[in-house]
Amino acid sequence: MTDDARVYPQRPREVEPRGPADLAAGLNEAQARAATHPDGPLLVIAGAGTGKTRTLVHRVALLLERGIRPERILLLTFTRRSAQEMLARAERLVGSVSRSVHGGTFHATAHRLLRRYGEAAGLPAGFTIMDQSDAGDLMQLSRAKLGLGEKKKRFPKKETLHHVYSRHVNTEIPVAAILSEEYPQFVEFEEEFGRVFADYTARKAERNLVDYDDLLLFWAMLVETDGPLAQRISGLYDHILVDEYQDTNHLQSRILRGMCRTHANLTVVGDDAQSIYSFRGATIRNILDFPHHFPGAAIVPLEENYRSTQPILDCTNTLISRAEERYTKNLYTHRTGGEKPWLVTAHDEPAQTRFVVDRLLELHEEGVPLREMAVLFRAGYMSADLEIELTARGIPFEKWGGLKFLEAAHVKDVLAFLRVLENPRDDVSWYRLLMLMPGIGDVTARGAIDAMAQLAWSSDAFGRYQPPPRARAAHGALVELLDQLRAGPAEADGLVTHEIARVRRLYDDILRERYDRVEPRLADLDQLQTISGGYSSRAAFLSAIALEPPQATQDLGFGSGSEDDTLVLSTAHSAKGREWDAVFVIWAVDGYFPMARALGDDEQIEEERRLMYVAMTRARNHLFITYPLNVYDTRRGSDYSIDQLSRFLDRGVRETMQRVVVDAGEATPPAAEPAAPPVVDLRAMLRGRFGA
DNA sequence: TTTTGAAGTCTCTCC
DNA sequence: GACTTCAAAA
Repeated sequence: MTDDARVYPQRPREVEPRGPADLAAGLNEAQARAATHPDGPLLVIAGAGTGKTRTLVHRVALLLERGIRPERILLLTFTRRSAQEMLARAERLVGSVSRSVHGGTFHATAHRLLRRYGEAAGLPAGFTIMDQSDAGDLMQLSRAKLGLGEKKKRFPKKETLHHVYSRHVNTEIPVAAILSEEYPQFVEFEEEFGRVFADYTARKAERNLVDYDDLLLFWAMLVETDGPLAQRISGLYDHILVDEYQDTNHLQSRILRGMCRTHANLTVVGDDAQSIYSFRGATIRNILDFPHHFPGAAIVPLEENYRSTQPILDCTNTLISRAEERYTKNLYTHRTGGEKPWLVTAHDEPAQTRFVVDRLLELHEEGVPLREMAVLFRAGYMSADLEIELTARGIPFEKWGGLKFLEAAHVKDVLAFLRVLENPRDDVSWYRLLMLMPGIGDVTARGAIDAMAQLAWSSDAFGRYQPPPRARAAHGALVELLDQLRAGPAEADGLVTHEIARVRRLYDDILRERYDRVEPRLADLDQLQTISGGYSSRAAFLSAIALEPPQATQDLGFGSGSEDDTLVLSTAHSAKGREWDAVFVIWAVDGYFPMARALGDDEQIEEERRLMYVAMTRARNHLFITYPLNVYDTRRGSDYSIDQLSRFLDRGVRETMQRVVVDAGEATPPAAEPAAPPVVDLRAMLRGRFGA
């Protein structure tokens, strides 16, 4: 066994196409049982790092070997990236035939099916997908129209309305129950919620808009009805495989049952200990009830961990043993040796940042590439200080997670131009873009939209609208721009990039006028253009960007494309399914991880614990948990407050770790632990090694 | 009616 | 610290 094989045990020798016997040979007994399982329902309970992906990939490969046609296999994953990765690995096993396997997220697959079959079910072609904030804006229109929220005391805001709506759709929990559970202060508004939702639904239909939840809902409805269309769709696939099953919700479970009406060839893989998406309606009931929904299901647990060293596993096993699990797993490994995870107390945030940077540079010097290291945190903003320091030191990194880019006002502005071209009835986008124009405010914008509605949204409606004198210039410029874009081809190489460039000739000046921090915003628009490069039609671009938002700044062609050795900064959520040689988990502070707002009820705290578990189990050889002892609290005025270590790192967990204090000189010493482990001043050790 | 300035409101995770 | 909402001035 080479060094490489020891460090990267998950990267097996997948090289050339081989026969079925060979395909199973590289797997352990449990993995092979799952991969070679014949037809019928199969539940794989796969603990962290147990070769779940490898098993799925081999199962796909073996199905293909058996002669199942690739386009009759559907592989549902959590991100586009993991679908691509799995199919690429399958290709190394069985060759290019695997390229025809259908793979993607539930939402992307729903989108594909609805574009193809939606019209037959009464969903007009050419619908536009709304993202979360679009849906919120539309909800706001309904709210305003019904005269709610004016004067009435504390009527819920649009985000809350949308959250309740989405939760109801995804979980089928009655609105009243959601309110009393999550928003007891709004229980009295139950009837109003219902009216807003009815209006919201009608608005979507009028405008031919579809939100994320609709994608799933329509898919479920399509396969649950009786009739030839449902038969056709549920007959599209002979085998369906689902990754990360613990993070699917009730609606998705309905979809799967609908898709498996004529067969039960459904393989689901999941780990109840890693369920971290309940805010999206995910429920581990799907895993627990799987044998009930699919009688005769085989259950295969994968318990041998190939990823982490024994000391890391000792730590994470202890952490998760505090949780209630239904499918108990005892993860073990043959990877003995290695150091205990570090628990690092830093004086404050800058000290924490210095520790992370110093230590990762040290590891880098020892030969660990940057791309084999990651820094994980609970929420996107927690890496701000670190990002500044990394930039200052010239260390390349990419940041995963968060949809900030698409949510940025200026990006949404530019997209609004494209969206009204694509869907003239999209009045949310019309309103947004009209409000941008000098001389046009709320009243004028609404007037223009009303006028267009009168003309049934015909393409020349905006040109025929008579603006007030003040708005003449803006109106003229806009008409000219839209006419020009409409006159262009509907499809051409680089079309979208060209259109964005044309929009920017008008928009960039507006941006400069309206926003501060102009330079980075203009850079964002450059990146938007770069992303659009691969699309030859607006419709494809707008759908793709809503369903598969760029995951990292790196995806946007940020920085140098030549840099292939980059550090990863990621939210714990976005790190799911990935692994690195060295992992830093920062801000392990009560109130940050777990987050303060999740402390309300036990279930949320348990989910935070699982999230911490997910973060820590990403590590192969080195794991560092850090927390700053003092935090400068801007809300409370000007005082430092003393942090409490995350409650998940209780005494038993700490016993599996080694404690380290950074900058002890200035710090309040950490809560005295009996038999304190050796204290090391890392800064002293590293001083002068990497510059100040 | 539009624009501008100031107070006020949250703070997350993602398809 | 960033964004929304509200109130007053142009």
